[in-house]
Amino acid sequence: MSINCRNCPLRTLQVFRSMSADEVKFMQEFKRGELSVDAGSTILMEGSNSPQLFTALKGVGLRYKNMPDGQRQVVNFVLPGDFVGLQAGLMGEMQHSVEATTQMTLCVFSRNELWDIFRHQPERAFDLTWLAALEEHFLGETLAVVGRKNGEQRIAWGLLKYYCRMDALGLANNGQVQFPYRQQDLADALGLSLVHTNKTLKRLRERQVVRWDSGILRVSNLRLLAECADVDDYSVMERPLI
Amino acid sequence: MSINCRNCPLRTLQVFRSMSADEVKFMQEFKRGELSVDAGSTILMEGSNSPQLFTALKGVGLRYKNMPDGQRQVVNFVLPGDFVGLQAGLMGEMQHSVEATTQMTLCVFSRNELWDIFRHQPERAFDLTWLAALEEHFLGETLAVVGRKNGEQRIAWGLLKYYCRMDALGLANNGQVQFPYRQQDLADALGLSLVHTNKTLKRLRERQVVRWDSGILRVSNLRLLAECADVDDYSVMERPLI
DNA sequence: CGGAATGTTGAGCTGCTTCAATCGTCGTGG
DNA sequence: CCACGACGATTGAAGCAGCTCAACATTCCG
Repeated sequence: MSINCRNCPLRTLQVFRSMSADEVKFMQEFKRGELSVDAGSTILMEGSNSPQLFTALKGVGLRYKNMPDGQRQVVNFVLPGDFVGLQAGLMGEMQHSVEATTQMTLCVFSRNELWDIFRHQPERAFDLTWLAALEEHFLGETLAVVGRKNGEQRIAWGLLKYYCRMDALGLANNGQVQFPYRQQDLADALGLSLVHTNKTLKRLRERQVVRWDSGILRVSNLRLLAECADVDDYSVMERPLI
Repeated sequence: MSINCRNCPLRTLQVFRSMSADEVKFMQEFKRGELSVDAGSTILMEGSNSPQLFTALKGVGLRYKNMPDGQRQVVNFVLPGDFVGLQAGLMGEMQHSVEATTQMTLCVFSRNELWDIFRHQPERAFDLTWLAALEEHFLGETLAVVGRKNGEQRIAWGLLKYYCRMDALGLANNGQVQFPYRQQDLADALGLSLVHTNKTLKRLRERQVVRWDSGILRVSNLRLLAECADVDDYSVMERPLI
């Protein structure tokens, strides 16, 4: 049974800009259905031209690019509320793949109707652009981190960022969030080798900064983690939900 | 004297999607004027809330972020046809600074009227979103390069990308384009140190892959450069112009 | 002429990589 | 119930790509 947008559990969270009743109604019509996929499934493939766009509702995933030499770059982690497939929707072709790390449920929209949004719902179109700009912002920050920080700072930053996003979604409990990725995924996200990632995690664990095992990330002192990452602002920006 | 959009020299280039007469007319109305700045001027400042948006017409610049520890990450190079200020326009605050490297001329738009685009010109709003998605794509690619490639590949990639973009703008002559940046700028764009950048450039020069001196970048064998960068597709995507 | 900015080069060091081996966990099939 | 293989985490060792430091060259401009 598909959720009605009116009852969408994400909509009412603080991180998401509130929607008018009209907007909710429109989204409901725009929504084609729901997709549920198992852990490990590929949702969108680099180079493909998907007829569908999605908003993640439940579960987490990864966006990544494959390099010509076989390496992989994780572009970011996909969390509930994230919109995926915009590139295919606009430019006709995905520039990265999206894969489910846990079981995921996603809202499905039809690419053909994307255009309707621009014609009939300028507010929603504005929000879509906002999301694209937000993604751009996030990637710019990531680029700066990967380009300019050392291993420990990168890892601290990656975990901090993830924790804060999860927290904003109400998915943090007592300093703990689900973090069901492999060390390889984190390494690929931060431009580090697996071995170095492992050793750096160990050091952070020993210094009681973060603990990450069996899929759980534990942060007792957020400020300390932020210090290790050398960031001063780790607030989560309010944003629209599509 | 300000250029009329109808006579805009960029509009008719292959890289830019052609516009209908109506669109041109609307852009002309949307356009507030032109801004001309000297080399070295800051056009938009990180954290600021600019009332204006711009499209670069002439000259080149840089987008960059400042890090808490004083380092700098160049996010990308700004070339004619690039739209700058979208983040401020949507999210209310720039996440990076934009600075002119040479003298630049920019089309000026008013942020207040951005909303009008969404209401009255859905096609143009669509294009705006497209541009944001394109930027996201580019940053994703950059992230992958900086995160996963070695110094030589990064530099070859950076120069290749720049050359191709300039070429698409009709600004390449016989394998030569203007490249009026400092080595430090390239280093900051690719996450390398100045010294290593310098030495790698020397090696590429000696191997006759690229020559870059006195502000001119010379590429005699594009394929060879692409090989050094380990990329197989270096075509420039057609895109909208705002 | 002097000073600032940029480019060039050498030397030495280290953060990170690669290689390689081991361990624990878990699901599967005999 | 146990053996086996697959996968991920962990650890040690060795090497090097790229960093920092430092000096010097070149160009340009007031």
